[in-house]
Amino acid sequence: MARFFDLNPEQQAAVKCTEGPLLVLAGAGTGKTRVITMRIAYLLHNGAKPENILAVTFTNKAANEMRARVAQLVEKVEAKKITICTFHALCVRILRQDIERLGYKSNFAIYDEGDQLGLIRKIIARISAKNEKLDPNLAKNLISRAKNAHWKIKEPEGESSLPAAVFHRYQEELKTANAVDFDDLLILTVNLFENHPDVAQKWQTRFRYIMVDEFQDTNGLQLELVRYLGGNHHNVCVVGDDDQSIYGWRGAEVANILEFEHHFPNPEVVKLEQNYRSTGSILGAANSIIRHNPRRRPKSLWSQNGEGEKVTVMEVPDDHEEANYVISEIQKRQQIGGLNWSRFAVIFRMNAQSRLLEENLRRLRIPYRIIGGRSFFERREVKDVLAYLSCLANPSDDLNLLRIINTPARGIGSSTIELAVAESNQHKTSIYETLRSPVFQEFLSSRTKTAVEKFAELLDRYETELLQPLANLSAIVDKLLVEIDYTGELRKSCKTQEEALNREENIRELVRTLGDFQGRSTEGLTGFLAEVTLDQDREEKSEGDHDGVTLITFHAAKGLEFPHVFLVGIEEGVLPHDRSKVDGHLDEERRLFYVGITRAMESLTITHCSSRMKYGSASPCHPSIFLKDLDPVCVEIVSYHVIANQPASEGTARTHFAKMRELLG
DNA sequence: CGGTCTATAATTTTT
DNA sequence: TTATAGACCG
Repeated sequence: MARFFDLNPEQQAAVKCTEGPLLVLAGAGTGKTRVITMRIAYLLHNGAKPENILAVTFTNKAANEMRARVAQLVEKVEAKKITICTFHALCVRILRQDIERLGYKSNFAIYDEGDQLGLIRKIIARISAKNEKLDPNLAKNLISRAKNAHWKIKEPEGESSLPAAVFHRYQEELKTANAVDFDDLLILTVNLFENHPDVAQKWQTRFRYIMVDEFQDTNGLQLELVRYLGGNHHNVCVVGDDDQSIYGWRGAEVANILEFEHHFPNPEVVKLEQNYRSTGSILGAANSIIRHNPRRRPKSLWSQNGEGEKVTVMEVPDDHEEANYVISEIQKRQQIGGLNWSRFAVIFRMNAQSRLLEENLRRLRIPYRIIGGRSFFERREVKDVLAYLSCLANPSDDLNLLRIINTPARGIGSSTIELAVAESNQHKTSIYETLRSPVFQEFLSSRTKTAVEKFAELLDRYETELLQPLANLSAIVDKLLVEIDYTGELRKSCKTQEEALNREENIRELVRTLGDFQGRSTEGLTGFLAEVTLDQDREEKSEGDHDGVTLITFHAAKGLEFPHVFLVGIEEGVLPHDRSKVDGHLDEERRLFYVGITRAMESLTITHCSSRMKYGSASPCHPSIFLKDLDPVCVEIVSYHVIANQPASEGTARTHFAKMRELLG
């Protein structure tokens, strides 16, 4: 345990507290992950069995990182037996074992938000009257909110309103498709524990020691889950920072961390306030902002890193000038310091703000990477192939079956499909079963009948093949794609050959991923599909490791750090965003600002515009009200005109040339 | 059915 | 400004 003594006293206290509830309030950059991983090592050192340890995170990225760091601290064999995963992955594991008690089959499919939306759209189209309109996205949010508010899965009150009817129907169709959505994973697990105490007990005994990361982001159901899992032994350690709760709009309850004592009485409470990331000026600025929030656990970050340079705040004329200034400032600093581009990040409230920044970066040929954006798994061809796989893994999956039933075209037209849908609704059977039923086939012309039979036979044949114990999944999928001539379909549907080749490559990539999966897991096709929907942003690993300036939203920046950070567009209407004020969610916007500030290690520059292009026309902007709260001691307000009209100062130029010489010689 | 046109709206997005 | 959904027409 050599490294235990590298921890500061508070961190040590958190690590050593292994029995009973423990709340670790870990401010930004205070070594949170270090404490969790060290605590796991400490538990093992003190005789805990690795299989009894559970660490839950929110993202796969966090889980992977934690796994890697634990692996450095403990024996490999032991590390493998520790459960480190996301809430959702944990629920999948639990449900695969016992979901049959709730009337689902264990090969259930998981619908991501795209699938969800598709299903909702389908339902709205079918059941709404002509004069009724319902935005599918709105319906999706309503459904999610309803589920999280513990409506549970039962008849909603009255069928009169359209949203209620859609909700009801949605849940019904999910169940016949043997599918669950992200919310269901949590709800069903809680239901399972509630109604089947033996199952609850099995897992309570299994996980003697529980750790939850980013606890401020848990929602009601996740708390409920933790309460069940820790219900007997109360060895529950939660780590988080209420000041960094920025996902309230997605259902996260800050109250969970603010009222932790309420759920797990008499916890040990440890505050981590020593920051190892930022300079004093940056922390001073951060403290002065967050202090103004009501309803929080008071904390004050400090560090031994010295004051450092002051935080720069600058007003710029407009968003064009802002982007231009920020990017040239980055270029200047990069040259002077001979730094990697990856040491710089520009953080903004809305993705739309990245455009001007990108333009400037491209103009100056500076490499950059944007975090976020279209996922690999949202591309049409990838979804098509995944739809085939979903149908083979779970033939009741109507939504995915409809996606591929005539892709590529095989003579099953819309009237036939409509008939099949109506028929399956009437008999409450899946479309797959309907297609195979002789009664249904009697309705069809002989030509269509042949097409339907052939399609059903295709699915049957590949399903059987994939179920063989030693089946080589990726080889079989390759064979299937050749048989249906999906490549031919791509060539036909793409405008340019380049696009077709690109899409073909995407499919090869997907099949490769499947092969990789089979190489390291025994969970087969169902497991692969679950992993793919629960971990959608893997592509970054392949492309995203080059040096470049990071462009990122405040939300996505949580948990990251950069030596030099620029916060842009810190104006009323942007941060805080206009849409957040009406709801009275100002606190969360302030936390967002706080999160942005605390990403910076060495330097922080904040800009706001006097005018900004909004929806095509220039509109005047006022500095964010948050800027008033910045402690003047930490801040230097810089005039844009002085900077913009000033040629490089002699001092700067000299350093510059010195650096150049150094680089050359 | 698919392509083009027009009206409308406009955060953030861990799984 | 720009993206997207629905309408509309060949």
